[in-house]
Amino acid sequence: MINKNHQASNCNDCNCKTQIFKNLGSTELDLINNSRFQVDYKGGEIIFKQGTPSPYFVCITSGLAKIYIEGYGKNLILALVKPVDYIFGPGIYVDNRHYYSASAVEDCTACLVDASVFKKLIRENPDFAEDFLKRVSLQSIFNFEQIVSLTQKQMPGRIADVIFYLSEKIYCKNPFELSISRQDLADLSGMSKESAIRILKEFKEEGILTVAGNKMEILNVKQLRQISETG
Amino acid sequence: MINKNHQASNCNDCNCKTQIFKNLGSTELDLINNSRFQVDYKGGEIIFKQGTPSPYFVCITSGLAKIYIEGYGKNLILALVKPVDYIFGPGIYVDNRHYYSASAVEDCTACLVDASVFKKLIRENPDFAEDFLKRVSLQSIFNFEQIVSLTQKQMPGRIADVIFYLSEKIYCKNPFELSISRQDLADLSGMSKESAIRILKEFKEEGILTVAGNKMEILNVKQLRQISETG
DNA sequence: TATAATGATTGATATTTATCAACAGGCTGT
DNA sequence: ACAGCCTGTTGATAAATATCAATCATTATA
Repeated sequence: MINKNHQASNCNDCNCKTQIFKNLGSTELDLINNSRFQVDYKGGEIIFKQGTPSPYFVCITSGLAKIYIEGYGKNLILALVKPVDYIFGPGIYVDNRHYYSASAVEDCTACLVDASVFKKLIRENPDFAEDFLKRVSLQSIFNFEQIVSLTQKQMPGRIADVIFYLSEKIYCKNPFELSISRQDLADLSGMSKESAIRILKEFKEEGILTVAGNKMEILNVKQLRQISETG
Repeated sequence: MINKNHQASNCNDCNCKTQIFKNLGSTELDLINNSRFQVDYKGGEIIFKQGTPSPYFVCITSGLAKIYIEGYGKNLILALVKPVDYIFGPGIYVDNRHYYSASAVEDCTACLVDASVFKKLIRENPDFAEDFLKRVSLQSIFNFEQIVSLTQKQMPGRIADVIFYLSEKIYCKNPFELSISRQDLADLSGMSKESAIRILKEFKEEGILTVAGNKMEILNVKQLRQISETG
């Protein structure tokens, strides 16, 4: 099921280099390259499970993954992860456990890199460390926005937020094709699948967007923004 | 209102030194000492407001503060902060803005240290940086637990979580005296003040705890734990 | 092709939670 | 002592949301 291609290509040729590893020199990239291996996941496959040990960090190089907390009967999706970004759980600096699960939404390719190598680079390269801190901070800010959306907005506002997230941050276009299920939509907005579907239907009836299967288009951005803001 | 005592004492004599600054040498502590000033806040006073620039980080040396997001009509308390801990918002590594507000719950003393000094120390001292990353990670894990509690548990489970938080993490004893209001209790558990009061009443009627004004005692820890876990 | 399995949708209903209104008790300042 | 103003408390009601059950659509499988 999982196809491991150890050292299939080189980090120096990878577009990770210019994005998340822009502060690393070629010696440092070699260090990563030598400790990494590449894995392909099919849509739906689990990348790692909450609670398991976490010996490496995961860089998504193609496809789309989700990270989610398995809660009390239902899941909460914390974020979707697309290329080129890495999944670096807080457990690495605490107890080497995963605090959330990750799975492939679309077919995915990931590079797994030994966490100790990553931590070594953080210690030795202040620019890399600072960039990492910035990413962690952005993640944290996103989590704050999410927690406010989920706890203080009603369902229409939450769905509006998720639609903007998908359109602006994940698929990055406006008529876009959903690769996530309705259940995922519900798990992103903290409600039941049925409620999520109903809100979509209302938006459709009010002419705010069109939904046809997995095709979605926002027709009235301004009104959707207003729904997001009034909660 | 705010009483500034610049350089009232020395960082080398402060118990911050052994806790959050344990990895700093005396030269580095001097650096912090020289850029810091101490402020006293009365209960209820605002330490900083969400959205304002954030030129320093705040170390709470006495009293109790809360950090909270001002959302849509109501507040969400992210955490209570007691000595010796620091409030270090994610904005420092992003755009130098505060992403949440902080205010004194009890009378508070805080030391404000220039953020650039902090960032300099992070760059130059890998042990300090790693300890900081560990603290950020723990914070992040706490946020995840909180987001799950708030989005997936019903009111009794959420109140149970808050009571454990207060008893185990903040006041650190079992018959404890609440220094926060019922509204704060509600803002910690993401519900209306009336609902929070009602749940407390139910717990009292079931013999799980006693509440008399601000005195609270957990009588049946096991049952309260169960309520927390079943949601 | 027929058939099962899965995901999406809809309606009816029950549950959870917020809101509104009223009131009590304890402070404050006069 | 009294009025005014908080915070806390309670009850009645309304709104938001989940759950359950049934149906439809689509895809996978024998």
